[in-house]
Amino acid sequence: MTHMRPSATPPDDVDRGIPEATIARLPIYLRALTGLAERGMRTASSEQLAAATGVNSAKLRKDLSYLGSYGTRGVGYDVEYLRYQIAREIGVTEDWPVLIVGIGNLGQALSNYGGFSSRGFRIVALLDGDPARVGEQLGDLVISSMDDLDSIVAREAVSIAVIATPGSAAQGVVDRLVAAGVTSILNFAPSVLTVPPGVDVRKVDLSIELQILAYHEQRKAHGGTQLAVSDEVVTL
Amino acid sequence: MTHMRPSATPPDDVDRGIPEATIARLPIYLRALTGLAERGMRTASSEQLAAATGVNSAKLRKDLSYLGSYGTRGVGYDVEYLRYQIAREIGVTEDWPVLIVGIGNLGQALSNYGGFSSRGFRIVALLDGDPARVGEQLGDLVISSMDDLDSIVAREAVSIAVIATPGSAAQGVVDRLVAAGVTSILNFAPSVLTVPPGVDVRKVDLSIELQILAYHEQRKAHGGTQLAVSDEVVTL
DNA sequence: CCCTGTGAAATCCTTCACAGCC
DNA sequence: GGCTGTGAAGGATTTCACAGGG
Repeated sequence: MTHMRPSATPPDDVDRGIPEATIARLPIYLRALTGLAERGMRTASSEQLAAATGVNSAKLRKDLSYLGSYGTRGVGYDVEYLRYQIAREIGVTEDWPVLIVGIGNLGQALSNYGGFSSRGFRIVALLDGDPARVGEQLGDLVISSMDDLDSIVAREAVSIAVIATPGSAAQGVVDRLVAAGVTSILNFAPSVLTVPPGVDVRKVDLSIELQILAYHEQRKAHGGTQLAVSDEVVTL
Repeated sequence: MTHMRPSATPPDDVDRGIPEATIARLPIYLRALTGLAERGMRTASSEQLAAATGVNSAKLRKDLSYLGSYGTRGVGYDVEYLRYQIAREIGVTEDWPVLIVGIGNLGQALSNYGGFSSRGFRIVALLDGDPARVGEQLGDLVISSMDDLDSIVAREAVSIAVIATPGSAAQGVVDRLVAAGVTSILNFAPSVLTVPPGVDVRKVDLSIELQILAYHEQRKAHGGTQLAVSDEVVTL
């Protein structure tokens, strides 16, 4: 289908190489656009979008330019059109079926969280390793046994799973998920997961986030003290 | 105290300018070292630490080099010593008092999460805007009213707070927290917060993480299809 | 000889600044 | 005249590769 191009090295027509940093911001833009649309705004300039997202406007324009030329010079971006284009780029014009493993405090909170459906996801199953919990009703789902993992993944065509088990169980669960065909994992367990190539893992870790805050907090305090002791060393 | 140095521009003796990317990884190293220490390991090479953290060993060495020369050539790092040095650098040799605002599903899960105390944090109060929840016992804490925010922050010397309210309430809560003297905020609400300079905000957003996974997942699927249609376009 | 610590190269990301279009 | 889209500059981060100490 594709005809030959003179310089052979790079792969493609439109060059679908969107930087990872940009991809991580597309969901933020998507949410802001949804908010603007709800408030009846029809178009928005890069400055307005920047204000709504906390991103600098040049960066925002560059990010959007990777998706194509969806703006109009002198006017800005059509809110609804851009919203759709970003949703399409991310792949959330349809809902993805998601499975949650580990129905403790956190897993339960996640399963109750209402924001999924409006953001491109639908929780289709809750699994827990504790046989005593199996069968328990939670919202409109029932907790399933880990034994049913393969059949659920197959039946619901699940490719994205959330792990909310204790850290000690996480790697075992990942191995079973991967074996069942899951290829994207969001990990809340505080442990490093190893997966075969082709499987993506993202990690959310509360303690890490707090520790990063603590680091800066400590410097703030120190800075104050230092400033009081010597006026030559200034820690901002 | 500090004597003059010839080139005046940069500020300090040891140069306390640790890159942000490095700071974000220190907690990962800290956790890995705690794990290794628990398993009785006394020293660890950068390769071993790299394996335990999922970070490449050159990066790890460079990261550690910003803290000082804590390794021994030909041997590696003393696990316990390095663990302490990192904890000190992060500022978690003592516990930080933390306050949680918004005791819904998520806030409740966070307040029940046991991993805080071992990682440098102690939850000292739970606040909720709903008067009906005030007074409710949760673990060994009782939910307090938002009216008590100032006195709690002052009494417990809180500088770090977690926001787990609905998005619509988040900015209002932030304003009150900042007014009360809180200078670091971990935000779970899906909204962009604006704070005065000197206040740090970090954001944890479930939907964003899932959407980033969805983006890559979509490409995997697409790649498969393209590969089947044309053997010239290869999407890895 | 093994392993750290680190300049230098390579890569990735952000910001600037402005040409070009509406 | 206002605002997008984007080369080019400037920073930040990662990786390489190796000098040098134990």
